[in-house]
Amino acid sequence: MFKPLDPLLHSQLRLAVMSLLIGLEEAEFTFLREKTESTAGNLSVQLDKLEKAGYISIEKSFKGKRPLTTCKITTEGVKAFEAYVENLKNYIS
Amino acid sequence: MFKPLDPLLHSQLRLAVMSLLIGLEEAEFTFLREKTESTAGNLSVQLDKLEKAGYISIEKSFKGKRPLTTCKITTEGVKAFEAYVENLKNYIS
DNA sequence: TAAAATGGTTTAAATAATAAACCAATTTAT
DNA sequence: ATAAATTGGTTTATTATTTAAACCATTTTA
Repeated sequence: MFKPLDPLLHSQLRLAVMSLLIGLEEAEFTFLREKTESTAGNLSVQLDKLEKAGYISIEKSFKGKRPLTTCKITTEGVKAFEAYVENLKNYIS
Repeated sequence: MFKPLDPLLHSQLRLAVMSLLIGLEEAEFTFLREKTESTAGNLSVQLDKLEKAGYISIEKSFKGKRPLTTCKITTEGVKAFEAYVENLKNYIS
């Protein structure tokens, strides 16, 4: 009935990030910060966790002279997100 | 877009409890523990939080000679749960 | 060239979740 | 009758998470 909810996804900010990435397939750090209305510090930490879990990949480069952090969801991330949503439905319906 | 998720409900165990109570309107401690597969300690703590938030009411009595803790969802709890679910949908759809 | 802004990361403090220990009473077994 | 186990919980303590605050390097603006 109540299957455990992946704790990596059961976090407001990480879930919002995954939700954005699943639609976009690629997004910049600043875009994610604006859309999620999070602080940079918090976002940085949560992106790290998602990357370490293999749910997203992070690429660092430069946009002009400025550092640029780009995030993509992985296939593993998509799977995890979908499984999370399926599980969650049992809690809210 | 991503409205904040009520932190009191964005917790696996508390959400499971609310999910059960919204259907049943009344449930015993032991029933909740079995259905949620939680430990008594964890459940006790989380029920306290829900009660303090005004989302459930807790009544202590006796069933025969044994202590009996009965939980009910409040109208405030129903509202909060429904609002939480509406918000959550923006994250998972 | 000093001040402010950009694009972040790291560290540290506050909060939350979980498990472990405990308690009082009751039931079961000896 | 009494010891051991079970029931129905609560309290306390450990661990993990979240969040904010401080920081860093560079770049742009005044």
